[in-house]
Amino acid sequence: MSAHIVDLNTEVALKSAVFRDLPRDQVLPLIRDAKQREVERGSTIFYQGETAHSLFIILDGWVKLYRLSPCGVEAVVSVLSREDAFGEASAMPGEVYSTGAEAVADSHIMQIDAQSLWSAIKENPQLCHALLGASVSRNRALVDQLEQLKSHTGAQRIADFLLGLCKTEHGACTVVLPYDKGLIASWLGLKPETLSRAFKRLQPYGVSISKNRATIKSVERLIRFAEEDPSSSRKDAPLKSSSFTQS
Amino acid sequence: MSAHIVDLNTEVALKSAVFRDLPRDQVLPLIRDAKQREVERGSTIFYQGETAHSLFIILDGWVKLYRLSPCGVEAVVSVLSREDAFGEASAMPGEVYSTGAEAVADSHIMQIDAQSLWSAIKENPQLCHALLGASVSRNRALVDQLEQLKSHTGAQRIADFLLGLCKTEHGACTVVLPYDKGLIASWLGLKPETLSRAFKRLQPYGVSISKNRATIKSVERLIRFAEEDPSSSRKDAPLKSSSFTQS
DNA sequence: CGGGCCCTTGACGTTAGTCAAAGAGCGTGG
DNA sequence: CCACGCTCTTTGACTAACGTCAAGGGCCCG
Repeated sequence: MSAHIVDLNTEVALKSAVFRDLPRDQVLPLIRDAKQREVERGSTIFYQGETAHSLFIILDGWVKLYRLSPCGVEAVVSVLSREDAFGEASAMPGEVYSTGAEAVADSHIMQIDAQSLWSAIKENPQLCHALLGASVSRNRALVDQLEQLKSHTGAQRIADFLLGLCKTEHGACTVVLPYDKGLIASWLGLKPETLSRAFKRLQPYGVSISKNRATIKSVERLIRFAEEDPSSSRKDAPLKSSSFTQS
Repeated sequence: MSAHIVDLNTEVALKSAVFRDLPRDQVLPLIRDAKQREVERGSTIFYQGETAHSLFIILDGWVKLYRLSPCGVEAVVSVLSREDAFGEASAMPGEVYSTGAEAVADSHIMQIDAQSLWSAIKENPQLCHALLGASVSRNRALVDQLEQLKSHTGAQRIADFLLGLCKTEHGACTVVLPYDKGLIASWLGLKPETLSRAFKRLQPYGVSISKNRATIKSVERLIRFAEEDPSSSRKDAPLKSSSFTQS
């Protein structure tokens, strides 16, 4: 009961997916040893292919994980924020990072040294189980993304993205785009131009964008669109010049 | 030294990514308790969304992991064979399978009950670490696939697929397609018709297909094509009638 | 006011999907 | 042995989706 007063950053780290199911007193020593870093927008946290030296937890800000293809094209694999962990590969000695990591906003991150992590794992098997859980759930996220890419159109992926930002499950909703459109495009596997046009295609379904704010007239309708079979794009739905509050 | 004579199936299981780094005597009891099942082509091993009740290891045959979108479209996420493990989610109590699993050829699989797995993990933390390793490497495979989908054309993905089947890294090579083209198409995120046409586009790069056999004239040339920036599809590359051992 | 930067628009080309039909292999039964 | 139906694969013609290139518009900041 002595050191139950911990700073706010530690509090955030304790809530991360990796640590939240573990008893506090097992995690605290690990966190105390960890470095806390301020990284500014645009700076690289690690490179793809580098030996995995640390596990990271985001205390505040935004970080993208991306992949560079041999010809230099970038594909964003994840966009993470507060309480998310990344660099789980560091739990396996000798492993390398399969993606690069870069701050896309000024961020505050916690960096846990791989050696400390390994010794903590050795003393405390539950930690390994927690990491496994984190890895399994990242897995699911990747599979979700694969499904999106393989079976949905760009416009549907945007719809899904907006719905993910939405708190309610019915009625109307206004959401703020959490980062710039270029990054959203890359995350959804589109070019900025295509994203821009795809946003327009959502208008007939009651979505309008202005600046970084999206207004959804009916969440149900958008869900219906997002889940629709792309091949059933017969002209029934779009209804072009009609009925809508166009300016 | 008593029971070092184990049957061939056990031998295969011991070589799987999950178990190969563990001491034999820690794994053997787990394997002995496991069920061995014959599953025939087309039969479902588990459904997406089902509670994860077992870990599986393929002793022989082929299994696909796939995802069904709400509208019923199937997206193949992995195609696995001998020595591959799947259903790692079963290591986490309460977790559900994020994909379905179906045998795509008559197969022989080992099924390890989740409860046995958990108690084995409890007694032997190294096992948990091994599972984490398996999960991290599946992760990498998923990220690879995402990169392929986001930054390469269909023809390039096929090239990459063929190169993965190729043993040599230079010169000529003939490979046998391991399963039918419909499945290859789905795995690469293409329709069968598109796959068929995309194969043709590889002809100028020295690839020809007949039946289920692909002949690659020059692995280097194919690698160059697979890594090329899709946007540089100006007609410079094809270099039609020149310098190369064209028949 | 001017120069970046991000985002949007337009015109156009490429890539992949759709629908429909025809060919190729294969087992069955006559 | 051959016709038959079955499934897998290929083709063709057309459409939709997405990318590319180039030009403009809004916005922030010096």
